[in-house]
Amino acid sequence: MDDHTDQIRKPRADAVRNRERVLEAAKAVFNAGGPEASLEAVAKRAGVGIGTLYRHFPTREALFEAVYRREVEQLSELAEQLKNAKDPVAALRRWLHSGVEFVATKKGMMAALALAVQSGSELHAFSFDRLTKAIGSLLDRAVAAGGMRADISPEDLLRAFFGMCYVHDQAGWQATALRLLDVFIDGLRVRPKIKERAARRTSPAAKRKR
Amino acid sequence: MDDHTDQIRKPRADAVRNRERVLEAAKAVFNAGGPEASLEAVAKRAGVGIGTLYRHFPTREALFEAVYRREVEQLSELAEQLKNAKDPVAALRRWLHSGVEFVATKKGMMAALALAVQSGSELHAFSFDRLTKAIGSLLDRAVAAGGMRADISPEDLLRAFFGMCYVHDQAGWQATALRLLDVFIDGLRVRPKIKERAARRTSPAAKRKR
DNA sequence: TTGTTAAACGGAGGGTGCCTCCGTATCTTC
DNA sequence: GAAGATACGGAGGCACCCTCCGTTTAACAA
Repeated sequence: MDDHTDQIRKPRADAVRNRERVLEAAKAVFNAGGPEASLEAVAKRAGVGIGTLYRHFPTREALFEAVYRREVEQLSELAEQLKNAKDPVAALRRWLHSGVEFVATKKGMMAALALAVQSGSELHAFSFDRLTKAIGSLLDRAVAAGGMRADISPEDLLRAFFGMCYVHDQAGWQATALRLLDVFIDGLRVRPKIKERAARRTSPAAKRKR
Repeated sequence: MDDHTDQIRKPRADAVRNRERVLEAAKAVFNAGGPEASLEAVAKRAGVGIGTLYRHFPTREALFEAVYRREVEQLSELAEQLKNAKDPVAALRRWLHSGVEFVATKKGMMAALALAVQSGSELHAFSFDRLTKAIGSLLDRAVAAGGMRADISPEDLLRAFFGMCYVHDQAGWQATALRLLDVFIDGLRVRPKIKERAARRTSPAAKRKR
């Protein structure tokens, strides 16, 4: 039981191709039909057997993660950029708002985030780590700058964000989500100087209906 | 096509009995196994055929509403009582905290609330109206007392509440939810006097882990 | 009581989706 | 080209959803 250098074979061409096809199909199907969409539909669309799909992505979650990995990364990179903004609280706000944008665009995104948020069990999804770190960095800066209370964890904030977006398929939910997030951020703020606050007031805020 | 006084027959005894049984069984099953639990399991537990279950509750949602109606009413009544509290902001906070309690106790409650929150389509569930009104009354008083900004609707708040409870099956979620709700309420407050705020600081707040 | 009839029962059955398993096909390597 | 590893695909078993309709049963009248 030695000798044969464990050289790895080149991965099979068809396998690579099929994986890609499935991913493509899944993206299309999820973005359109929501997260309930059947995996068999995905397989059919990809032109592969259901068995192949399951071999590449053993669970629905795995497929979700793969499909929305790029999006999560984008969101994460955005946080990276915003880290250099001069007003860290505003940066956090902008990041959250972008998150809403993402959810609005990608119909299956919420399901993907749900995984991250629940972070059920051991696997501790890629998305969870990534997003937690992203938020954490923004949060830390805001706290360090003295603009924000320190007793909320990135995980908490992620959950809150997710929660506010929950109703992502109701008409007008975006405005609601943005408003709720703004309120939340206000709650996070260490009491600001009056002027500063008044200034900020002018921009966001949506007019209330009733 | 006249004459026969449309006297209504007394409802059949077995129908009444079965309805009750199903409700009972559903309560048990949902509270234990969560909202995913199969309706067939409910039927079996109730000792009735699946057809009977469907006749009484044509949709899963209908059954949910029926099962959690009492809970929603309790929550709603609590709001009624709290209306007389002297500090309306604190009253709102207490109500929300009670909500968390409810969710913690009843395993299917979140699913029931989900219905209310989504309020998908026309039916505009009983729960939605009831909870919206409950929150509305508390909110209005707080706003009227000058303690709270006026641009958040009861619906919004309900959604936010729901969102904060979303992770209701993770260890320690309750503490998180309470903390998040507190932050949110802080965000809702019209900027308070300093003393007041400092005083409140002492009680709630959970220590942050990291 | 007994008969009539509307109301309710129950579960078979058709549909869909999940996931596994394994005989077959295809690719890589020598 | 042959061998062996790897991947394919879809049949099949399972669970659940929901509908439909022949059978049963309770309410009412005679």
